[in-house]
Amino acid sequence: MSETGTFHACLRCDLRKRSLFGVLCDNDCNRVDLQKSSLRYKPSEVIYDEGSRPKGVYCVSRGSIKILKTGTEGKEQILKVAKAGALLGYRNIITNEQHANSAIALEETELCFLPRALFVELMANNEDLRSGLMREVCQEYDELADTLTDIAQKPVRERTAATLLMLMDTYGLDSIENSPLDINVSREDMANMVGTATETLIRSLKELKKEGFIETKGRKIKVLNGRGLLGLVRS
Amino acid sequence: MSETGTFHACLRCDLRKRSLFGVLCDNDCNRVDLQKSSLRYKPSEVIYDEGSRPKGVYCVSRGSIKILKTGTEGKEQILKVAKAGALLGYRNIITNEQHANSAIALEETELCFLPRALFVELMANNEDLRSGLMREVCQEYDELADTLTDIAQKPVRERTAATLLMLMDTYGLDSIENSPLDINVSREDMANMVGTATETLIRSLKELKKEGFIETKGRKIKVLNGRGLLGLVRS
DNA sequence: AAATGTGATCTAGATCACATTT
DNA sequence: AAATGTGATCTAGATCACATTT
Repeated sequence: MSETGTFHACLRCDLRKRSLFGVLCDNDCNRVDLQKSSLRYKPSEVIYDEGSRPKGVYCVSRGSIKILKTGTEGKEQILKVAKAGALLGYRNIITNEQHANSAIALEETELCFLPRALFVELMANNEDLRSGLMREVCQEYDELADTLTDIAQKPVRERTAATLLMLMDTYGLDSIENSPLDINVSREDMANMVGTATETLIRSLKELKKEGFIETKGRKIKVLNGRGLLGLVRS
Repeated sequence: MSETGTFHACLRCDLRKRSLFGVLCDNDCNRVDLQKSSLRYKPSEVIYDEGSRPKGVYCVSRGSIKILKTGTEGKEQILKVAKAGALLGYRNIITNEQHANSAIALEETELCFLPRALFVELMANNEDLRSGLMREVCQEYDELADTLTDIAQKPVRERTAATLLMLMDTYGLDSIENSPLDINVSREDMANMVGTATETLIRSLKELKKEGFIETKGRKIKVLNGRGLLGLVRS
């Protein structure tokens, strides 16, 4: 992890409007600018670790991050993938507990770090921020409940299809048809998203490839028939 | 579902202090008393249904309720069991969506129903209520993430042990040692908590019984060695 | 009659041991 | 050297078909 050299003012951040910090007023933004640091992480660098005390919140400006729990024998269970615009690490500031999960960069990632005290102060003074966070956590709860039900009940093949669609969305591959050749996540990470063994994930991808839903070039995956994958997920 | 005959004033409800509504002032309580209805549900009666529009919130005063999603081919995935003191059904009022899960009584259950508009008004006027709810949702998110990781990674035997401990806690069977003969949930419901087939759950219980962790009498289960079960869960 | 339980059988997915590719 | 991929084998748990209990 290192400081990014350049300074990006909150007020001129075009991601802000699409994030939970969209509600900050000019004055709030200035306060954030004074206290934040802009950090850069390399792939697989740890942003925060399960069990540690939350030091602040992280506002993602570029890249992608896996949010995960470490389960049996160190196997990761990836709960979600955060991308630009996401706010991370605030949940256990609110519960006043240690981090219940870890955040690790999937690719080169930049984010702004806000110290805990500043975040607490912003929350205290901004009802819009509080209600935005509230809505966000509620939505994330429902998403997690969906994932849990899928893992408990759906076969690997369908969960693999769902994960591919999630990744397409995360990496912004335009429409559901005809995405560029760009899903570039390790097979192990993908297996930990699906909740299966790496070998099983690889076989599942091979099957989807044989059936023409996807194409692979090395580790890169191109989705050829997103609508078809969606059909598998819905079944 | 039927009205309970008797009227219980919020101010005199001794559960209130231990619930999210503990923060309501006398005036709030009076407003609630004017608009709430006290309802009684029989076992397996539906309190609200996945996909329906939230009509209000439910404050549980007696009994227990399963919160579940209906997955593949109608198989239930039980996300949690709510007991007296719990507040249900508010999450999708906040997200302004349809209910993302269903609530079904596990036994004879009583609760107070507050219409949506009243709940929204209480939230709007009471910062303590808002922050209590916020903390609650954050905690529930973390609990669900734990459950998800267990389902993805732990064998049925360990998840069965975890479910038994959860049920002991829910049904208030004093300490971890020597609980009375009182876990009385259908094998099917228990299987849907563990996330397995009913036959598999039954075999799993049989094994735990053979090993002396539990004792059964008909469908009732008595935990003989809670500490031992905890050991299984931790492994 | 519905829930619980059992036995027999099947299979999806895990695991292990390597080969191949990046 | 680490990630990807493959083949062989194993096994936990699902499924099916009933018997037994409440």
